[in-house]
Amino acid sequence: MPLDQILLGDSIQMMAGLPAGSVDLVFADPPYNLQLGGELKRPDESLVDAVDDDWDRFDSFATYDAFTRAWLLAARRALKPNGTLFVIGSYHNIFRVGAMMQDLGFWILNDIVWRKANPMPNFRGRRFTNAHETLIWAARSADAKYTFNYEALKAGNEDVQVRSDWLFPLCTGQERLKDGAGKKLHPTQKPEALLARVLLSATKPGDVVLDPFFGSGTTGAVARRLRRSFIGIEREEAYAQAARARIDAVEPLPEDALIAPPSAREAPRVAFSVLVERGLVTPGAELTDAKGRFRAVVRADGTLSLAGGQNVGSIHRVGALAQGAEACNGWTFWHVEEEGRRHPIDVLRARLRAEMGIAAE
Amino acid sequence: MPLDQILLGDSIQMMAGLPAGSVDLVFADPPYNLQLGGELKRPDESLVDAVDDDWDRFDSFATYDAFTRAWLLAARRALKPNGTLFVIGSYHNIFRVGAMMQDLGFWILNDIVWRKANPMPNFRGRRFTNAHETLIWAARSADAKYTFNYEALKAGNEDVQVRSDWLFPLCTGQERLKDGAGKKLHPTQKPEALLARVLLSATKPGDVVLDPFFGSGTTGAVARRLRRSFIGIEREEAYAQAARARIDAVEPLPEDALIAPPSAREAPRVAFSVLVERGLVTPGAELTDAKGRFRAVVRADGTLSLAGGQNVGSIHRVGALAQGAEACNGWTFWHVEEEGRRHPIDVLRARLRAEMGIAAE
DNA sequence: GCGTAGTATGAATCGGCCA
DNA sequence: TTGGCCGATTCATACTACG
Repeated sequence: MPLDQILLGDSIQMMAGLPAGSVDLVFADPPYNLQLGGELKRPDESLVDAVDDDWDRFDSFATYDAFTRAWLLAARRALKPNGTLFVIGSYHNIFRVGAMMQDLGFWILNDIVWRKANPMPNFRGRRFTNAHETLIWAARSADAKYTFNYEALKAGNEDVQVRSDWLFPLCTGQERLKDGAGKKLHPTQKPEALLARVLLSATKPGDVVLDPFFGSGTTGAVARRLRRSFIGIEREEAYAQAARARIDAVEPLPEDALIAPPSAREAPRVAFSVLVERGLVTPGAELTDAKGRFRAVVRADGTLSLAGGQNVGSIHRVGALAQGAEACNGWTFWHVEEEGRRHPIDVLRARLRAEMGIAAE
Repeated sequence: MPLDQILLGDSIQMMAGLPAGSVDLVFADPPYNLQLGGELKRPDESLVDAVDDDWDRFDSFATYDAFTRAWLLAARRALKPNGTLFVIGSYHNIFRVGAMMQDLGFWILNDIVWRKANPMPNFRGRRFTNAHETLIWAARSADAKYTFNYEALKAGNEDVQVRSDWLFPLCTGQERLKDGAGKKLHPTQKPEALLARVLLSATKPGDVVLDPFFGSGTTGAVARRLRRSFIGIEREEAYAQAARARIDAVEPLPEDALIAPPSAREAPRVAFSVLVERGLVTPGAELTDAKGRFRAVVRADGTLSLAGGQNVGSIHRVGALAQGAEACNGWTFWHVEEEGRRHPIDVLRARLRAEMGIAAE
């Protein structure tokens, strides 16, 4: 595995050389300018002739589709079963890419809109200002258990879920790489903030990120800063050299600035019976719901028995029965009274987890 | 030409019965092919009323593609040479529709994002909130001389060009048609504001607008109000009848009042993570309260980690935890030191808002 | 009539683990 | 592979009920 390296060569060929099922995330910013035939090559590296009649236009789409299919298949092979793929594009190419992804079995999780804070105006006044680009986020298959750092994203967003429309400025100023003459080095350099949002959303520290159209190396620079590994593939040596220098200058963030906060989903399971065993709840104690309308008694084995009936079962089952609901989270439904105030029993579980955490150290 | 009428029947067949080259604009809201799984419940156990109608069920992508190809061809035939087409969809279908449009020779002018002001949340926390839908605007061919009311749109938008991302609320409240039992009549009724923006952008008064998936008749109602003619095609008689009554109740606007209203502006909510992404705060930096008694470290994802513990969360939650309070405004509680002086992080937010300026919408 | 609290709802591809 | 059970999860708006 060529970790933290830039591979010089054709994307499809180089991806074929990687071990199958080895990559956690693919970020792809493929070429999309269908008008410039000279920029577009077939999978076999042959040049597509510039064309202008109907049949040739069809030929152009077909060629682009073949190219898209080939690199998507190679990326799919390189991905771990639970890995995900981001592709960015504009209306010129994104519809073809998205349809091909569906055809190949990728499972779309979101389409995401990068709203440009400072887009280029439409000078001719013949269309709406083209003020966004589209990202497609997809899992390798419909049943994949993909990474999504939901809690961390929400906590960093005023405690509200992050939406599918993201606002970022273009990559300009100091961040924009320049060549020797002071001109922009790469025509489509993406802002680091956009890549940071992508990597923080769908990877963990240490994960491997593959970028088959590496360009000026934004993916690598952000990966290094966020302590992810990267594999970059770039055909043009000038871009690869500039990217290498750029990435080497990046200082990784301190590790403790990156460890994901413990999420409720990943927290170690604590059974209600353990609370009883440890004495945080006494057998025979009475639990109520938040408003005191339903009551249940704690039994020594960690089950509950519903007051006024002979129903016995788990905190969840009995909570559901009490309400006549199909399901219920007993941890938040049932409350215990301490010093005249009602707390959800989840508070007791948190207390026990804290104790256990300290003991484990 | 059946002007200002609702044709009862199949879209493709009825479009075939229209004169070729007779329509100025097609607005199409085809089935999205949602492919929903089982039931989805909100955290409060209430059931989400999903779109599970027969008309949205397709066996396979191939079936959906064949359907899409057929109606697009019929619409293309009905369009005048200089007419344009709007299609609305979600990530489930829009990529297939867009690719097919390109294959059939349509020339895409813009893709447009309808940003929903009040989208339904992602209840399970497994994806980004699906907060937008996509419209594709295309001319019949690349050399068409299409209608685009650039000056009027700009004048109605505080004299700046209208962007490709539009912000509108969902169709709810009084505007939403109800059946006899007070339930929503149609599962996917679109807001009139969205259709008004479409018609004001790409048609002149008196133009003919064809909607082959008429549903509750939003296109017809807005067309009548804006003094455009419409042709609606709808398969279900109940929808057609309700649409007829709805449209008959519309009073056309005075002829001299047909300029687009200015779009509502929204104070941008700036998340703390954006300050980190933009580099106004560095991951690893230390924040304190005003008196320096509590300390916390900034993490790369925009969360804080409280010094002396493993508590991690939003600036607000961690501020509350530090004080043992129930709630806390992190923006005013946490301070950053610059040149020997402490400022609330709200000062940084104000700085960023000033930079972002107009773009936030 | 006004303010507040509570309820309803919107195009949704919305688990994981173990037996 | 399947079934059962644990237990995690929501934002903006509009409307109704009530004092």
